[in-house]
Amino acid sequence: MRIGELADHCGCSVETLRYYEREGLLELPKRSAGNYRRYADSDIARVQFIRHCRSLDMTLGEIRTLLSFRDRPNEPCGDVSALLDAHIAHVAHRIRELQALQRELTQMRRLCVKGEPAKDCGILRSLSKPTRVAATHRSFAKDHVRRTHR
Amino acid sequence: MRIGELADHCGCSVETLRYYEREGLLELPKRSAGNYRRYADSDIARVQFIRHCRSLDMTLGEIRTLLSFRDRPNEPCGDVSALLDAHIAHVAHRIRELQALQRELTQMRRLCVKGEPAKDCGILRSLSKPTRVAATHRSFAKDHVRRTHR
DNA sequence: GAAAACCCTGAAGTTACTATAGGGTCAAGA
DNA sequence: TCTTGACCCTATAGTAACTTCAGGGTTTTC
Repeated sequence: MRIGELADHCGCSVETLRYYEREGLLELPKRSAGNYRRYADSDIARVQFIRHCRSLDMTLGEIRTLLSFRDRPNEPCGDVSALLDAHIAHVAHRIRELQALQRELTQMRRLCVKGEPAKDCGILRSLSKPTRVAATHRSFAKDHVRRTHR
Repeated sequence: MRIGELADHCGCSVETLRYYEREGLLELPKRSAGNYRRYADSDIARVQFIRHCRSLDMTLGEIRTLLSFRDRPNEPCGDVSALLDAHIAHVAHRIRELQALQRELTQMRRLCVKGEPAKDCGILRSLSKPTRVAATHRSFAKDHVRRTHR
């Protein structure tokens, strides 16, 4: 199988697969005479594993850990469930943060009647106040769970 | 005021302030004899405005727009509320996504009794299945709202 | 007078890709 | 046989919003 076919099977791009290879999530594949990557069927399962984890918002670091368990099927799965617990906690934390955000944004939205002079716009005024929860971003940065924007 | 004091007032780092300057969110400040940046009290309010917006997960692009309204207090505030509406929609969308994630993760968590051989671990098995919702990440990328991890 | 605390610039690192430039390979059709 | 098109290759840079680092200079305090 060539890389484009693998990409099609796994719902990701060719560039993403080459990226995973560079990151060590996929082993260096065999090459054809013309230097094309050649994949086996088992590579589909591996990439799907990775993509499934990514769809659950795990980092490549977490996925690397999970793959290492997957690669040693006879050893105990050890901290797989602990990793998942931590990940669930991250997601729950992020949901709570976003809900707080939503409340604040919705309140703020009520403050402006479109077309006022900017100095009277309740939204801009409200945004001029110092942040209520100051440490928010600091904790995100260390804490990992993706932002509202990309 | 020097940059460290400004940073303290605003709950952000000195590097962040220099970054905002490079990005054009803050004007080039006056310099002291020794080439230190010198800030006025009004700069505190401007940075707090930016940080407040950031704590609401707005992008620097959105903040740039809001600052341009703030900088022209006598002109109509125009699409400030539309910008906020769009932002609220992003946040709501992201919350729904994360809640779906949480359900799937929690279900998956039940599948493993710690210490099994990895090949019998229900979590790893479950992760080997192809993704249910395949397009998730593609849409995030275009859609802006931060991820679970950083 | 010197150490500590602060400031400066410029460049690189972070995450998980995506995009771009500038090529080579391969199968099919004219 | 030649060429067109679809596919592949590597290497590099760009994304967002910072953080970190290297290698300095300045100001304050003991």
